Amino acid sequence: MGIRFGLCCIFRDEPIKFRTTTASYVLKMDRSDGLLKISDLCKTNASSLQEALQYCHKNDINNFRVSSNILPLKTHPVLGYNVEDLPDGENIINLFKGAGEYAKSKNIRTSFHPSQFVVLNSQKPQVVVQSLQEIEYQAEVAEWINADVVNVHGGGAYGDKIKALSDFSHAVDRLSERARSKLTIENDDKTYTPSDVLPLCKDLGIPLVYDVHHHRCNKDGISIEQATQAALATWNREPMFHISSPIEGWSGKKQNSHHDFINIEDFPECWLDLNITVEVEAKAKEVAILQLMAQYATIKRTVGTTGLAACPDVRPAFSGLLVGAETHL
DNA sequence: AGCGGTCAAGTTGAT
DNA sequence: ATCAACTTGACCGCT
Repeated sequence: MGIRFGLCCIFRDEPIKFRTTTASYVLKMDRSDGLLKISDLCKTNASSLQEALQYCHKNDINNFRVSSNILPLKTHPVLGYNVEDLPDGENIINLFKGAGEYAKSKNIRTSFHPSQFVVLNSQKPQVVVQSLQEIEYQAEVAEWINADVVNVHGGGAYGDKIKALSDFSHAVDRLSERARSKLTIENDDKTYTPSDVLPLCKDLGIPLVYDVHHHRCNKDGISIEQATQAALATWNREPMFHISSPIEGWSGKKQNSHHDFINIEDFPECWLDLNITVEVEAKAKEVAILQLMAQYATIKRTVGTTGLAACPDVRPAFSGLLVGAETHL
């Protein structure tokens, strides 16, 4: 119960690394050497995933987002491959399934977030094909590790958001059930607000990953409280939201750039008592999560017993409670 | 061992 | 027209 905090992809201080390669390097090798190298990286990454999950469990971080590069070059137009066809491919799959069993046994949720190149409503058919492939790949790994979220953005607007969202919906129809059942959509910082995508979420039965930082950058007239409630209603499983803070504060210029840490002032008060996953998009990674979790615990301990959370203007009140917690790292 | 150039991919908005 | 920003800087060849 309470909030499940999520770490995104990598670590800052903890020596757990995921590896990748470049297409230009692999293309210089002959095919079998290339596949051997990729197989090696996949195996290393499966082990790193296991270590990452163990670290998360030990530190009470109960959600981990898996990097899109966990299987390097998986859907590259020339170098793309089936894992079954890699040297030691069965073993790679079993390593992932083992990590999935571990995650399940420790109640660690896992998730995916395909990169900016995945655009389901692109006006270029080949981009849509590549995007579908990428989502299918991540859904396959998701199945191995028991992940229940593959989260994408709405894509481009192309001057007509309504048409673009309709194109998005047609592309979703082309996904397998395995991929579609995990698909979620997130409001973004430039184009699609929560209000833009909520109708689509309802129509398609796709949950909204509500990113409150993006909502603050890309407003639509509804409040954080309203967006939170509407987003909660789209979920048929534990809701997932995103939090981050602007690198130079809200008075700075680059409001959509992420800070190293989360400013507790940016944490929506109306999330405090929800049972949700909050993925923490902060450059200091696990260090930022540990700090945020300590602050959250302090607020819950203090506010939770006095009922202050119900008070409309609790913000200044709980800032004062955090003097000790903020500096403890 | 450390450094700099490079890396598959899309779209938008700031400069 | 170029560039940074977005989910995450890491890899590789050279010194």
